[in-house]
Amino acid sequence: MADYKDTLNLPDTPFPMRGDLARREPQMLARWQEQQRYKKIRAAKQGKPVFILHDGPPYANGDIHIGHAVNKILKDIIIKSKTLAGFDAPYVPGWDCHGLPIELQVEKKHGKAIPPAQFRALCRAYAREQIERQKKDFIRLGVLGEWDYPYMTMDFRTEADIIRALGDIHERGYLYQGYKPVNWCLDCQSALAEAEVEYEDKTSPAIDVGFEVMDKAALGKAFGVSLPANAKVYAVIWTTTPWTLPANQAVCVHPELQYDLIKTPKGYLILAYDLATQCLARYQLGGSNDRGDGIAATCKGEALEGLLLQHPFYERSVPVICGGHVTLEAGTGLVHTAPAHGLDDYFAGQKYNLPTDSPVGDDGKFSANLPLVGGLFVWKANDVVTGALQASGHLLHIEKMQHSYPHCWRHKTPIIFRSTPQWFIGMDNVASGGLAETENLVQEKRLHSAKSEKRDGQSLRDLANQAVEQTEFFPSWGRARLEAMIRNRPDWCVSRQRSWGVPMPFFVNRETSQLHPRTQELLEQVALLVERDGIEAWFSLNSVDLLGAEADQYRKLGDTLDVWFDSGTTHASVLRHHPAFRDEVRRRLEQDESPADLYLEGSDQHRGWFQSSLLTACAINGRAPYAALLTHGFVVDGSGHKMSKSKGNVIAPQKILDTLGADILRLWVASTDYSGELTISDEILKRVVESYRRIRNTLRFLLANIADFDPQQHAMPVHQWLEIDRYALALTQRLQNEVAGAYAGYEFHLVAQKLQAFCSEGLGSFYLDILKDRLYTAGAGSAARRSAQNALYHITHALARLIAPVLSFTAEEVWEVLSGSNDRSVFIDEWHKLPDAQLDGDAVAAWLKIGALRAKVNKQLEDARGAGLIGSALAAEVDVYAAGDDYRVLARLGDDLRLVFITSRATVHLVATEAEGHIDVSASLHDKCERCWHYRADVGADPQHATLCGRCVSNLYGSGEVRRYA
RNA sequence: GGGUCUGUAGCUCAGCUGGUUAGAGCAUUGUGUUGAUAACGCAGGGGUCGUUGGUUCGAGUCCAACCAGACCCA
Repeated sequence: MADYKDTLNLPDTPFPMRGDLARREPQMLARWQEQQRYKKIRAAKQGKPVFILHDGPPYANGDIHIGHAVNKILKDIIIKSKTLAGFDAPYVPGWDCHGLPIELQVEKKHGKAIPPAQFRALCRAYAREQIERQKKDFIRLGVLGEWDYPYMTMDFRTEADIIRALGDIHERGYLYQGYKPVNWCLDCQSALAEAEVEYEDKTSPAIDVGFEVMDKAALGKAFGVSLPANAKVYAVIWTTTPWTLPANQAVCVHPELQYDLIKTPKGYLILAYDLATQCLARYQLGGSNDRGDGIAATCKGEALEGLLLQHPFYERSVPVICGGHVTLEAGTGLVHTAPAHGLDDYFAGQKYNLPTDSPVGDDGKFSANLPLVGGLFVWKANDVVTGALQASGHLLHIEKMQHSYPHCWRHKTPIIFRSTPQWFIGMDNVASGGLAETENLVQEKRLHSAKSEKRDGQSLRDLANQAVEQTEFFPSWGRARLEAMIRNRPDWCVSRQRSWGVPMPFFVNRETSQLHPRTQELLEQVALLVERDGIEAWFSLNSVDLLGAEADQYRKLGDTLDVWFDSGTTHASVLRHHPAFRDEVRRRLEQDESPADLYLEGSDQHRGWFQSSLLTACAINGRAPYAALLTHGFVVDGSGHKMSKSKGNVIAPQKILDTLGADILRLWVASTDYSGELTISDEILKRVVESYRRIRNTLRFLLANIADFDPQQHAMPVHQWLEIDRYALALTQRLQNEVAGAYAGYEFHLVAQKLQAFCSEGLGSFYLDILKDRLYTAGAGSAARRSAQNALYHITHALARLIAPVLSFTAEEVWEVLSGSNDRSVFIDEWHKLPDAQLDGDAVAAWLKIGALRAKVNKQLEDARGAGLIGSALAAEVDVYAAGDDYRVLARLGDDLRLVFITSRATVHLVATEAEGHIDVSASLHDKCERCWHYRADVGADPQHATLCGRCVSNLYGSGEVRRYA
């Protein structure tokens, strides 16, 4: 028995069936790093068209989670597919290094009483540590890139360039100083970040205050009534912060809500329709808002806009304004608006040009010259204000109220909202070179629309809108989202009062609050220092060194930049200077092209990095920093819910890497449609593993059957191949076109799907299944077998590259076997150049039809098997009765037909009509050839080989069988 | 509450501009093979296309509302 088995050409390969990825991938990585593969790939791609994917820097804090993994893997797939498509696609990973979260970590570790310079040094060291941890995991994902020379926003060079970017934006007139309310701790005497605020219960006086309407004619018009000339009318507000009333600048109503004008013993009151009843009850007044009695009239909020009211204790009038933030949850439906003391109020105030400066100083005391409350501490002012209101009859009600109120996390004391001087990048107006009076600039910049020669006086918002228009979006709805956000966003507050950040190295005149006239020049001097010594150079700088005798007249600004400014300007600080990009980027900028081809981040970055990058690039270059934007969704669990520690549904990438391997994680990323949420669960991963096995085993089978194939010796011109081999080649060409196209369109889930389907349908269940007989039983060096190997060789080469961007480890493993060496990466090459299959459309159609008829035959074979007639298909003989095309297509194959059906005999019979078509299956009555297992009449015909069929005898001892089609 | 999205078999995805019995892979069931063997082949079962209305001769495909979920705001 064994005699003849040894005469078969059975598959043979060192490529193992099981990947054992978790264990072997790290070894492969180590070798690749040793071999400096990234460098070699760069060298090989020199001179190819450049594709720049600019990495959005993750924040250097905490270990990577599954979202990081998705992001980096998607980027890597793009870099690699572009590389294989013939681009020079460098990848320089980056990190965002400054900012509050790192400060908090360092404080937690080292305490709070650390001198600033030392504190910054600790922050720098901490960031460095975090980067190393994250980098290790990123590399483990199989991400190919410049890991030895990444960018960090805390690189001295980058810090300097961030300052230069600020200078550019200032020079072009987009930067201005204004006021904005921030969380202010009276004990710290400093601003607090959102993360430093905690909410506790606090008891406050809740008061209802009437603002007297000044213009009764206008009021009458709004409500459509006429009132007695001596009538007193009050717009009633409710507040729990009486001390903010000195800063009151308006009363805000909701434009869509209904407001009633109600006659009461205390005069007419304006109250929201829905709240009037409970308000009147609270004031113990007889009026009612039931239709009838006290109601004088009713109107929509928008009708009241612009109505002037008398401030309850100052000699000034304040307008009624409209705002969407007004709710009916509590109060009167009319909201006391102090732009200096609330964010809603501030934005509303911006819309109506209301003053935003705060009457409250750093120490929590009112300015000394302010009437009524001058010099008072804010909490003290509550009593004074309510007392005055009581006395003048404006107070309708007062009670104690317990509510949730922000507190300082350090002092556990209540904080206040207080406007402070801050720096902004203006969205709507172009100022005149940053030298304007800072105090009144908010107002002024609205009056004077200074021209910037290059931009034709367009606002940053206009420029951003145009830039969005010119940007390509994947998926397309990203455009609508970004547009909506740019339309609605307020000016960008870029200043922070923190330690660990890039400084805003400005000198402000102590008298005039203006910037130094030589600001640009000074900025460059500072940048040079920072380039040498890092941001510490500014903080430790003595003003005299730069300003000389003038130093006394100027205040050295201690503010730092919002970290979003750091990352938002990397198109300038990194792309223009990193050696991997700078030549190409400078060329592009000269030709007014975007420096980067693509930015790719999660959908939250429409508000974050996509926008900060867009705004700074528009301010500096007048155009978007990217030609295209790609967005991916967030990772959620199997039931579509977000992951959280408390829910216990978090899946850590590290765990997947350590158990299943990076290629599994990568395949999961690729096979999920990232335009929505990406779902992950144990079941999903299990399915991915199955899918991986299919692809891996197909490759293994391919490799195993071309182990003895040497293209140098055995290559045949395509026209000499059997037709089915050419058909397989044509299928492969089609697959490659589709898959390469899917990569180019960033549709990786289609890549995964098509590869999988190709391995299963095209190859596994058809071509390879049919091929086995020929590969195994034909003469090792016969034309029939070599024809098949020619096809398999090209299929393997094509497939290895097509999977490589996703299954990078597996592809390189295939590559090793294929090339017989382990020092050349698959990414040195490009998509495989397949020879022309030289098949006309008719032949392809014929093979499709053959496939369909084969399915029908299989069905009959299965029935026969079920009936116990046969076991193996080779035990069967088939008679196909077919008409027309079906007949022609099958008859053409001649005796090769049985090899396509994998039966021992297959005969076609012509019938007149399709209706007569049928398939008969019968068990073969012949003996089984010991070698090829076909049941043939000529088994034993050669007495010397009594157990062999004629075909095997010929293949072993004669001239070999002849095949034409399969 | 607002903006931008998503919802097709157990899982991952196809389904172009609305038009015959909604497809694929994996899983599952049965089965063959033991010369891809912790693999491979063959056949089968499985879907009220989130829900409810509407437009249309006809809707998974268009419109509206609702439900569930995601991101960003408030």
